[in-house]
Amino acid sequence: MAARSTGPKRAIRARCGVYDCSACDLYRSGKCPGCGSGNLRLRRAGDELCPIYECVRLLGIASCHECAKTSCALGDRTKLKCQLRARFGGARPSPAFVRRLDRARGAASAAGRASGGFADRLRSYLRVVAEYERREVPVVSSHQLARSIGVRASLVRRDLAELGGLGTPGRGYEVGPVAAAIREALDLGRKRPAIWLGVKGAIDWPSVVDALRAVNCSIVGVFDDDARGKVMGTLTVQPLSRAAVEARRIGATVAVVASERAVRPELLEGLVDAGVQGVLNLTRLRLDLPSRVAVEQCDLGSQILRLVSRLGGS
Amino acid sequence: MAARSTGPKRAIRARCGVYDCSACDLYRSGKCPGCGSGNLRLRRAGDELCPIYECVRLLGIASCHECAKTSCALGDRTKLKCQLRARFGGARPSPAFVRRLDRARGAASAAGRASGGFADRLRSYLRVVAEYERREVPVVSSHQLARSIGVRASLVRRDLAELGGLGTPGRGYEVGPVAAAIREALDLGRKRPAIWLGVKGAIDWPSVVDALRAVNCSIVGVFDDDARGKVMGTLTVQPLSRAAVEARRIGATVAVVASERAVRPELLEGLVDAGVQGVLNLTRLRLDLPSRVAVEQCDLGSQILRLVSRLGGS
DNA sequence: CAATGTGAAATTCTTCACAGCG
DNA sequence: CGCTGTGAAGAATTTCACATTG
Repeated sequence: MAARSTGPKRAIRARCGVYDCSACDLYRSGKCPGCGSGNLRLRRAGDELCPIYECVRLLGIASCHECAKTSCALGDRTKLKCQLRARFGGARPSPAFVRRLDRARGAASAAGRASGGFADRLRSYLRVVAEYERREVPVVSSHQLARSIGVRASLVRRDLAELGGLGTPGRGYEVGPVAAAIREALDLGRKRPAIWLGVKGAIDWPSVVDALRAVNCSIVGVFDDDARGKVMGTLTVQPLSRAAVEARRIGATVAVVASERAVRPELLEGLVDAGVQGVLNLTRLRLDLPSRVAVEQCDLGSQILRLVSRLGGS
Repeated sequence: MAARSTGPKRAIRARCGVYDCSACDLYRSGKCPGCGSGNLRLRRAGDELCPIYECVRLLGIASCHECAKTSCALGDRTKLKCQLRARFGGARPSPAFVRRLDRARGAASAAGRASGGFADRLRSYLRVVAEYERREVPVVSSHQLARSIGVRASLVRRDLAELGGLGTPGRGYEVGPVAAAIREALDLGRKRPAIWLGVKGAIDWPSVVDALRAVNCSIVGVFDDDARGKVMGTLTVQPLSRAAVEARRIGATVAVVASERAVRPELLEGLVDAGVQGVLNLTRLRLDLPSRVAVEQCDLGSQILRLVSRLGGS
């Protein structure tokens, strides 16, 4: 449990109570910033540093494993409470951040729109940061992010600062923690049972399931009157009339409307009553739902309109 | 050529130089507000009224057709220049409006986002107004619009006022002209040749063509290496390598990327060089294009992310 | 009475500029 | 030297309130 620096380019790996970061759920989830920058932040905040971190720094070694002493003055290190765990385990986004996100969400839910630029930017940041994560780049600067998504660096800093100080001056933002923080802010960790309404001609079902799983949506029911009994993956198609009942039973919060046959006012109303909070509408029909329900209209016509309305001049 | 009121509920029908509104392109395009409200606006602006309108109002008749006189003091009415035509034939959106829209567009193009709420609202207004148009409701109030899309009425008024005074106090907004004005502001009237890249398994080609046509996009080329020679509607699938050349030749400004096979950096770059300004990306792959090109990402994964990130709490 | 359109205020968002850290 | 975080300024957007109109 100490910082180990394995080269100038590698991120500092933290050991943290559990003796090995790769076994630490906090670190794996990206919430733990690691001993290095983590303790830095603790110090800045006036909090106590991690005694293990102080010790190994003092001894000039990289990790307890390199300590030659036969007994440790710190006692059983597994018993030590990690300040980082204690401090960064919880939620950090500032109240202002939450307000802003809520506002952005509200604005968005208004009209099938996706305004409230802030929420959109968060998704953009996440997209870019996730890419860095995949490539195992440990740190990204506000300028890089800004260039990638086409905004000013100052705006990126403003946005990310509110996530809870995940940046280090002179260095940049830790990729993992930032990704995790945005995911948490958008509540992507929450499991969202989804039901699928309408089985269109040919769907690449596995890729559909994948796409939904990426945001923690698992399809728990497929409904259609015309393809009754058909088997989609592990699920059997059921009649639409059972959709609401099943949605309630399973606690589905998301519905995907994939065919015009499924667009029936009573049916959708029933789903909303059953607890569905968001609907992804793949048909060109307009859904008329209470404004508390988020509807994403994404048929080809709407998309092309969105595109064209951005072209304009010349 | 005069106003004729055929009942309290019907909108005022205008006759305008061409003797019959249904033959007047200005009126059919929705740009002519009609003699009634049109002359009202002329009066307010201190301009001359239409002499024909004044005449029939004076005589208490509804139209020249009802005039008993054998010779008209106004002479050949077809020679009279209609003030409404002169005044409302051109563009009216205020400079402020144009600035705002440009800003919104710029913001949107930044990150595949669709921020700049204003442009989004315009689309929402258009959606609602088009619906009223279809149902032949002549007038809509800011409150109705506001309720439909979930914003304040005052905001609707601010937005629409900049379109050029299409509202009448105590009455509301003329549905046709508002729709036309928004369409013009978004430049939906412009013809946009589009090319289609990648032929996926099963497409309902006619409905695709329809969706694009609704925004004046006509597909002028289909490209794919694996389905070469296949016939889509009136077009024959050509090899992808010809896409850029053809795009330039035909002057395509929009491209739809429908299959991952078509996502090749050189290819897309070539298209941009050839003049493509907007790309609708139906694949899950990220397109890396210069920021002056508008890209709409609309695979299932992105859409579900957009939806889920709007759900959040509870 | 039921609407619009619009100054003016309020609010929110973005940018600038720079202190301070590594 | 490069980069973050943040006051303060600036800009844009939204709301309020009301004069005005039909």
